[in-house]
Amino acid sequence: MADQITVLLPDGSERALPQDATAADLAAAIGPRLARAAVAATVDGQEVDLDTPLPDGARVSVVTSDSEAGRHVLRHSTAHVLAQAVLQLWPGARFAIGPPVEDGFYYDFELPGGAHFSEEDLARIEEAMRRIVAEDQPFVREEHSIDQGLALFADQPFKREIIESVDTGEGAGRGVVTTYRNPPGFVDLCRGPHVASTGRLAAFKLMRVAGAYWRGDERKPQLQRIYGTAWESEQALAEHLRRLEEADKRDHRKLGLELDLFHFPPEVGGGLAVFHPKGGLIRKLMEDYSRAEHEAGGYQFVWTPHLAKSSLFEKSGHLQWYAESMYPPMEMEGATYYPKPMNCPMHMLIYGSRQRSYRELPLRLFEFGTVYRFERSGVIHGLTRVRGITQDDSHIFCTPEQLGDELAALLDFVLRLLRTFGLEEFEAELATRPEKFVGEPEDWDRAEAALAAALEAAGLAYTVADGEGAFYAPKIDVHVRDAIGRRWQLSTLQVDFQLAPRFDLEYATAENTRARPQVIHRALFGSIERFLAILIEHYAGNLPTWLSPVQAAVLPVRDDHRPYAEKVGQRLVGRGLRVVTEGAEEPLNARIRRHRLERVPYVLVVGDEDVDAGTVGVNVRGEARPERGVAVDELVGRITDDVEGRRAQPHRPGAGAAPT
RNA sequence: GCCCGAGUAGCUCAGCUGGCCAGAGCACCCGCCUUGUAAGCGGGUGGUCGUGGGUUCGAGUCCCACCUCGGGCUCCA
Repeated sequence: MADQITVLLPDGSERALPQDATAADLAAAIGPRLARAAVAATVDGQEVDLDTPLPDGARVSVVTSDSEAGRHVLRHSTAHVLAQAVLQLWPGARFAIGPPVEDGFYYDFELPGGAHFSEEDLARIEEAMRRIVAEDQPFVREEHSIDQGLALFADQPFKREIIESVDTGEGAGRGVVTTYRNPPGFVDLCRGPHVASTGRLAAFKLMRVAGAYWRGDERKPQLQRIYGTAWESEQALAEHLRRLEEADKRDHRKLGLELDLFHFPPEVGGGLAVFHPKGGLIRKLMEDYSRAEHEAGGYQFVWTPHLAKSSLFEKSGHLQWYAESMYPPMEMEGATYYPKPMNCPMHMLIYGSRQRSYRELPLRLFEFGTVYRFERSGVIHGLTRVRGITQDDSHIFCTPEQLGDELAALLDFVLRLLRTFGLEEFEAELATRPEKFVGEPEDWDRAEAALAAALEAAGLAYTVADGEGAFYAPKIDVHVRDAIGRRWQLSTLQVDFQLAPRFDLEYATAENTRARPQVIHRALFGSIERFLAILIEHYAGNLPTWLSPVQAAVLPVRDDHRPYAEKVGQRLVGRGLRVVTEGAEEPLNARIRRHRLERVPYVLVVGDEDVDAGTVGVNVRGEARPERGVAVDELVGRITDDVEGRRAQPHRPGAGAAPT
C-alpha cells in the first residue's frame, strides 16, 4: 500500500507504519513505556531526532534515556540549556563548544570584559536552567547555508570558526550548517540529535568550573568551562552522586592521612612523599614480595645511583628527547649532573661492563630504582602522580630468538603478581609503530608479533592502539579495573630498539660472531607509590591481612585479663604475625572502635570465659557481629592461613565454628 | 604554566556585613573509672588565623603579592 511504510526493528521484526510516521510514532506504536523513555532514534546507523520522518525500509532502533547513547543525548541537550542560561545571565557572553562527556557534559564560555565564573555562580545558573526546563522549550532543528550560518552567529567568533573549519574540513561540499533553536531566543550550532523539548531534562547538576583552552591549545584563549552531570532520573543522578562520594571516601590521600601512612611535607616539595612507619611497612611488604618473586623468576638484583653526568643522558638520548621532564642540572667540579629520570641508562652500563656471551642470555637485571621527574605543578596528584617515584624496573637482554618466550613468560609473571595483590580484571593495549620511529621496520614487525603472541598466549583481552607506540618501542600496557570499576594503567612491557645500539651492546653468538641483544624494558607496579595508592583505593583502606601493618589486636576486657591477653599475643607473634596487645585503660567499646577504624583485620577480645576455656572473642574486619569462644589454636590457624594464602580479606567466621 | 576554589590547634570544622572571636569536637597529656564487642567522666597543654606587605583608631574578617593544597586545562619522548 502506498500510504504505508515498513521499517526493520533491531530484533529483526518488521513493522508497518503510516506514511510520514516519525521515530516518535514508532516508539508510541511499540508501547507507552518505550515512548516515555525515548530520547532519539537510530535510522540506518544515523542518530536522529524523534520527530524525524522514517523512510520506507529503514532499520530503526529507538534510543532510550537509560542507555549510554540516550544519556549522551540528554547530556548534550542539557549542555544547550546551560549555554542558554549563561547567555541570559551574561549578555554578550560567547559560547564555544558543549559536548557530552563520560558521566556528564561541559560547555566552554568567554565572558564579557574578561569576567570569570565563580563557584557561587553555579547556583544562579542552575536556577536559570530550571526555569528553561520548566518552560518546556522545543528543540527545533534547522538547516542553513554556510553564509546564513555565519550571519546567524555574527557576534559569536567561536561558532563562526567552527562553521568555517567544517567547511574546509571533511564535511566539505555538503555546505550545510545545522542548528537547534530553543524558542524564543536561543540557537546553537549542533549536529544533534536532541530531546524533543527541555521539559524532558529532569535530573542534572552543575559540578564545577574550570579553565580550558579553546580547542585544547594553550596558545589560544583560555575559556571558562562549566562541568555538569545529567541523568535519566533523579534516582540515577542520586546514584551517580553516591558513587562520587564513595570514590571520595576511598581517596588514598585522605586514607593515607587517617591511617598514618605517608604525607607530603611542603618543606620537602610538591609531589615528594615521605612514608611513615606504617606506610613504610606496607611498602616493604610489597617490595619483599616482589623481590622474592623476581628472585624466583631468574632476575639478578642491581643497584645504581640517583645521579649521573650529562654525558650518560646524552648517550641514552634522554637529554635529547626527555629533557623537559628532567630535573635541572647541578654543577660540580666542572661536570654537570642530573637526577636520573629512568634507570635504563645505568642498567645498559652494567650490561656493557664486559663482554657478554649468548650463554648468559636472557640476562635479567632488576632494581627498585627511585627516579625523579619534573612534573608540572598542576599535574601532581597524591601518590598517583609524583616527582619522586620508585619503579620496580627491569631490563631484560635476550637474543631475537628468545624474545617471544621471554615476553610470554613476562606477561604471565605480571598477571600473577597483580592477581596476588587482589586485582582481577585486566585489559591490555598493544601500541604499535608510530610514524616517527627508530630501528628497522622488520624488527618492529617481529617485536609487535611477539607481543601479540604473548597476549594471545596469556588469553588477555587487548586492543591495538595503532601508531601509539613510543618512537623507540612497541609496547603492551596492562590496565586494571579496581573494586569500583575505575581503570588504571599499571604495568608496561616495551621492546626497546634504541638503547642497545646507543650503548653499542653486543654478545658473542655460538658462531663467535657479534650480535645486538634485544632489550625488554618493563615495570610491573609501574611505580611503587602509585601502586600503593591504587591498592588503598581498591580496598578502601581495608588491605589484605598480609599487607596490614597491624594484623591482630588483643584486648583484655579488664586489666586482670592482661596476662592471658599477652599469652595469646605471644602465640600470634610466635607465628610471625604483627600484633598489638593493650591494657584496659579505656572502655572496651572505645578500644574496639579505635582498632576497627584502623582497619585491623582481627580484633580479639579476651575476658573471664576465655581465660577459663583457652579461647578468644574474634571481631573479623567487615563483620558486624563478633564470634565468641574461638579456640586459640583454631584462630592461629585461620590467621596464618589467611596471611600465607595472601587472601584479599580476612577469614569470615567458619560455619559452626563458634558456640555462642 | 593557566582558570576556579581553599588555607583558623596534629585532624575535622565554627567564626555573618572589620570591634569580648581566637572557639568546638576528636587526638594528645594528667587524674578518676576496670570495662564482654563501634566513643565512660573530669581537668589540662596546644593556634603570631599559610607568608609578606597595605588600608584602618582597630584586620582570620577588606586590598595586593607570594607560597601550599584541591578541581580542571595543558603536558605525559
